[in-house]
Amino acid sequence: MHEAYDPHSIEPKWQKRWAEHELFKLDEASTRPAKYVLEMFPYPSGDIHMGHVRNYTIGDVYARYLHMNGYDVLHPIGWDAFGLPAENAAIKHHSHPATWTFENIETQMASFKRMGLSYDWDRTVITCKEDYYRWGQWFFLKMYEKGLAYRKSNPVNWCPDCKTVLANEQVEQGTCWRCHSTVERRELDQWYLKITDYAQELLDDLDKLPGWPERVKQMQANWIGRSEGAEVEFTLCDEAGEPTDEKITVFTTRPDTLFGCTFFMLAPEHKLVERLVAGTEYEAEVREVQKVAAAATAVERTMGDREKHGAFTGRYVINPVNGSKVPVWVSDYVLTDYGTGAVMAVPCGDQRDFEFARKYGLPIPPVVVPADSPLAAELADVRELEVTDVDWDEAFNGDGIMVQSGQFTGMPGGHDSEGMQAVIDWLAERGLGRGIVNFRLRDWLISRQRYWGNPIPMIYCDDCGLVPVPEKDLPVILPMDIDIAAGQTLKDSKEFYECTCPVCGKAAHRETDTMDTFTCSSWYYLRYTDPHNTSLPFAKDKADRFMPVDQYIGGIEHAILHLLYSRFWTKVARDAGMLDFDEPFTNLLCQGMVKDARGETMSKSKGNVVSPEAVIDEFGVDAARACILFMAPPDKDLQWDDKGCAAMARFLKRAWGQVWSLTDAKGPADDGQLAKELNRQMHATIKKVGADIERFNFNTALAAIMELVNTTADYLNATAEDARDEQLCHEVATALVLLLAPYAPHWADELWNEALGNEGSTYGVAWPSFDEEATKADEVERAVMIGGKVRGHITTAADAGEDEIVAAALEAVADRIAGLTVRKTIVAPTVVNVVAN
RNA sequence: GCCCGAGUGGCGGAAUGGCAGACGCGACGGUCUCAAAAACCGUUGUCCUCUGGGCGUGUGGGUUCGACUCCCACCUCGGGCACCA
Repeated sequence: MHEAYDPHSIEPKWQKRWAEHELFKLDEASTRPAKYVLEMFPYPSGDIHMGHVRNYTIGDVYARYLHMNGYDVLHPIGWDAFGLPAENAAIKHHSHPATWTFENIETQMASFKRMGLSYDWDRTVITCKEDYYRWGQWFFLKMYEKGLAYRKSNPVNWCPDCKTVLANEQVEQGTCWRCHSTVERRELDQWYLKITDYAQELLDDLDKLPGWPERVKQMQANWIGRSEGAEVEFTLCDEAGEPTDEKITVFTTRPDTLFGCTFFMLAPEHKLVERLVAGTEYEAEVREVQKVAAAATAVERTMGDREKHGAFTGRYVINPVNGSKVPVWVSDYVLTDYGTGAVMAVPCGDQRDFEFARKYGLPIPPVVVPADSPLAAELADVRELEVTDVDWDEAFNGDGIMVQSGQFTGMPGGHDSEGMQAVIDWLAERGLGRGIVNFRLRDWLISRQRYWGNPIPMIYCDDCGLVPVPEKDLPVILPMDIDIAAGQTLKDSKEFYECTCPVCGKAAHRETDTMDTFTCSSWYYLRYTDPHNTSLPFAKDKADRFMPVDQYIGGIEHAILHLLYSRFWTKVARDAGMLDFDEPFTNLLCQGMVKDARGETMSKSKGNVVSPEAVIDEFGVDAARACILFMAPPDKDLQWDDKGCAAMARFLKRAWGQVWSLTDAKGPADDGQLAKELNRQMHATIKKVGADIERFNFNTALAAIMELVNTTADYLNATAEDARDEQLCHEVATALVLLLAPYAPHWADELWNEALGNEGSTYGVAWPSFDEEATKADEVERAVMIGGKVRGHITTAADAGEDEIVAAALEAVADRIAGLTVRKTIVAPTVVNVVAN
């Protein structure tokens, strides 16, 4: 009699043994082929939740599978440990952010160990530790040297609650990504990384990532927001309406509509506005528009159907294509930080301009019209502006024919049209404009007015100005003697703040802004390849052995932020000669969310959060791991239900008993039908489980194992104990244990040792192999269809010829086709279709 | 508005263009038991005139010997972007 399955005794036992043997420690001397499996590292925000269980189980099953298949698998974990929540907790509990952070790391680490995850704990990276963040500073200095890190004054997003600026990527619908306070605009001097230098490559290289989900690539492409068009220079007129030497540049994607430009727009924040209207009769109205724009929250301003407000500045500009003088207006629908903050308004071709023109009674001359419209015919040869208004309900922005457009009249107009190119060429020849590409992507604002982050290694000297900290003086250590609960900042640490200028030696002070935590997470995956290096962030040969990451796994919420920044960082490192590849993550899996049984997101406020610890307490971690993978494919949202976990625990218990029964078999070779089928299914299951895991179909792999268990039960039920084929039973038991090992490693290791009489962990055992021939049955059943409807079944030998199969099929449905003419028979692997009439 | 996904039993979900509903949950019936639980064995899309047959994968068309799967149009839900010139 064998022991009953008791997860609560075997799980801690095996975890202890794995730790003692450093089972998951990567052997640096090994020369097996390398794989890098990485899950997005956690933020130490407290206890782990079901989303973590799902994320880390997916990675763990895959990593264990690869290891059993003969790879050296780099499978590390760490913590993204700087950030604002630690400061908030410190203020609340009147402690230090480090205390809260390290306590949470301890808690999460214990949970991860309890989950049986196969991490190389020797490689743990914690970003708030000096031995890691010093290299973040090192990267910053390299970028500063190359002009990729710079400081400038600009309108920025300011979160009043977090009391810091935010990157564009961290503003969601006008609110802070962390606290969802409404973001304000402020003009501030800040540090930026020049991600825009890589805009085109970041876009182009998405094509090098066939292993990424399409939607993630789409989101990044949208965010980068490439558009082709032209810069066009308009000449500013003075108060009297006479041309000056001054030009104002606009960006347009439709230079072919230039002839329809009847007014000119400036963003309310545009620097020129002040000069144009100060002291004029138009000032009051313009100020009113600026006030309305400033008062509107970022949320309101991004509403597409928002009422547009505008005011005339009293000034004019000259349209370079036809010399016409058009009025300059200010309106809140023009964005200050896209293009040049100035827009040529073409009301016939742009819906916003159209609405504005209607509201303020401005003319709407048609210049690009549908080719088959009456207007196209009427204006076919009209080169000057004759028709100055249309009876349309909305602007026409499609492809059409150019009219009233000087020498371009009659040419095709529209996006990428011949007319568009002709206008660009014309402008370029005269120095009035040029074709350009514009991106929506802005430079990455990385400075944060917060304490708990990586200090920016810069010094301000009254004489020498901005001076970088010399590399030999790194790291700039984040001081611990800051009482943020009492309102202290880095300025309050004299030891930190006051320093001497590395150039002239005079008294100077340090930069007190810290870096966005996303800088820390932009390269941690490189550090894992060489985590203890004290002279470089990582050695190239070590990175080369494992990078790029073969499989990256994490939440879709990082589709833009973290993944875009990491791609950028990798390209910078590549251009610095540190790496030889272009993209950090070859394959990406974005797991779905874990929701409650009713399909609602889990949240503390709803009180529907399921605690992983409680689930493990009840069912054991092997059941929890297998269950969360069985419930849905990994990229889909999943509805958690304890019942599923209970079912999985029941299955493990059943399979446990079965493995013991199989190892008790003492009978001779059995060539009965059930034994043959069991053997066949064992081979077929080994084949399917491997193929499924490689495609991340963890759920169907488990289903296949369950089917094998069901068939095994049939065999065991039908045979007397002393008549069970010993050889076959042993093979099936071995297959079951090894196939389930990635999912239920404690369960598997216990059986591997106790029932199967081996020693050590299944982790080091080779994945079972299968015999292709043995996966095939001797006989094949086929449905016989008449015109696509099932009307009978036949069974033929697996090697039966087509004639034999057709004959059997026709005989099976002889009654039904009597009197009909068989026109055609199609034999497919599982059906025969008879076409008769 | 634009761009992605997804719509299959009571539920979670399976199906390289080839017998729709694998596997699991739930439900129902049975064995064991004084009884219950556990365990094990069955049944379980739906309707009908039930040894058989009709209808069934959001809706309507199409391609095909054959469509959940491919094509066209539409509906619903989820997600992302959005006054980006």
